[in-house]
Parts: sequence; C-alpha cells; structure tokens
Amino acid sequence: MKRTRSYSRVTKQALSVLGKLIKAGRLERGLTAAELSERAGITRKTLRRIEYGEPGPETGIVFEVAALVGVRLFESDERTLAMHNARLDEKLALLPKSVRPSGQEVDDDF
Amino acid sequence: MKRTRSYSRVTKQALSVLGKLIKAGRLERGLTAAELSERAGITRKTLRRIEYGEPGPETGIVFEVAALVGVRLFESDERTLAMHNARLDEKLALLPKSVRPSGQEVDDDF
DNA sequence: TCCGTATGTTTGATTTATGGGCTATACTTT
DNA sequence: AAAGTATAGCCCATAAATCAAACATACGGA
Repeated sequence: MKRTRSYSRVTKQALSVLGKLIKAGRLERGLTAAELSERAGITRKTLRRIEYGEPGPETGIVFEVAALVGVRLFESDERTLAMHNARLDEKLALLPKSVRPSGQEVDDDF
Repeated sequence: MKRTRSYSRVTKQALSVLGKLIKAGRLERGLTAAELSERAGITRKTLRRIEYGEPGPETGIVFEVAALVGVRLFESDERTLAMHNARLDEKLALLPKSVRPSGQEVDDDF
C-alpha cells in the first residue's frame, strides 16, 4: 500500500517557515549541519530534511532541533509552555470527554 | 541498534501543548476522533498519538490536523505564513551558505 | 587563486510509524 | 440505569523514516 499523502498549502508553508527558521538559527549561531545534528542525536540527512521543510520527519525531533537553535514554538519558553499546559488541562476538564456526532456543527474556515 | 531517543523537557511540553490544543479544538467543534482522522486522511490511532503529544508522528500530519481544528502555528494564517516565508528567504540570502566552526557566536534576535 | 571543509547526494540496512481489524472500557444520552 | 457509541488498547503486516558510510560538489578563508 503506497501511502500517498497530500498536505494543504498552510501545512506546507508552516513546514517551510519552520525549516527556514531553524536553518537561519543554525547559521546565526555559526553551527555546521554536522554539529547541530550531532547535538540533536540525528544525522545530517535528517537535519537537512527538516531544514527543507519536508513533512516526513517526526515531530519530536523537529521540535528538539528547533529548541536547540532558539526557535520558539508557540512563542513560548519552557515556563510559559508549562503554564499553557496547565491551562489546557483545565480547559479539557471542562469539555466533554467524548463527542456525539449529532449534526455537523462545522466551522470550516479555509 | 535500538534507537532510544531522548527529548528535552521543552520538546515534551511543546508536544503536549500542541496535542492538547488539537484535542480541545476538536472537542469544541464537536468532532469525533473518527471524523477528524478521516478528514486528515489518517486513522484514529494516529490521531490519538498526536493528541497525546507523542513525539513519533510525522510533522506534516500533525500540522495538517492542527490546521483542520483551527490551531495556528506561529500564530499565523496562510497569508502571514507566506510573508514570513518570503522574509526568511531574504534573510537566508544574506547569511553565509556554509559555516566555519570556529567559535560560538550567539545572536538572539527577534 | 588554492585548499580545507561544509554541504549535497546516493545505496543499503534497520528501526519505527502507520493502517487494519478486533476487543474492552468509558462516556453521553435517553 | 440502560443502551449505544466514542475512546482506548492489542496484534500483525507494510510503508516509511532513520542511520551509516562514502563520494561529489560548492563554499569560505587565506
């Protein structure tokens, strides 16, 4: 089974932006691809895929590399992320834990 | 060779936040896991891994699902992302294309 | 300009994610 | 409380990511 997958334009652009942010961060810090990939525990090849904005690389690695070069996800540092996490826990506690698909209450923008 | 990989706390928290944002977005829109995963072209199992903040799922899928439930990466819509992209291209054009690993030059900007 | 090194690219092997189907638990609604 | 469905977790098969090592090319410093 070939897993041909399609990605929306927004996704592709977000991937591209993240990759370029990472590459710019790396260059600004004077790190070579070899150095950064070693710190991240990956190979240069994988780093390259990330910097090129390919959709394949796993999320954990991408986030890890981003953190290593100072790219902040959600524009937050660790402490702020912890706060967001706690706030989301409260929010999720108030939401129903499962959903009945009655009507489509859709809200499709795009 | 077992590929035991470790992730920093920031990474784990960012993954967790993103997963919870997605789950909250899904619940707020009254979408079941089956519905959302079908729209994203994945299975419920993969969606669950994403919502749990596991590091494994590929970046493209995670971003796609995020977009489907209205979670904005880099707090940007498609048009803003395109602008960022263009700006990053200019920035990268000014940076050296390869780096000599002499000293660490830090430079936090933005 | 020349040299050293970073980056780009390929092949093959291995680990991992994903999908499909099925069962069990938990939750929402009546 | 009961019923029906959503969610959670298991197995196995397959596709894909990752690694490793090597070589070619392009770039930057002297």
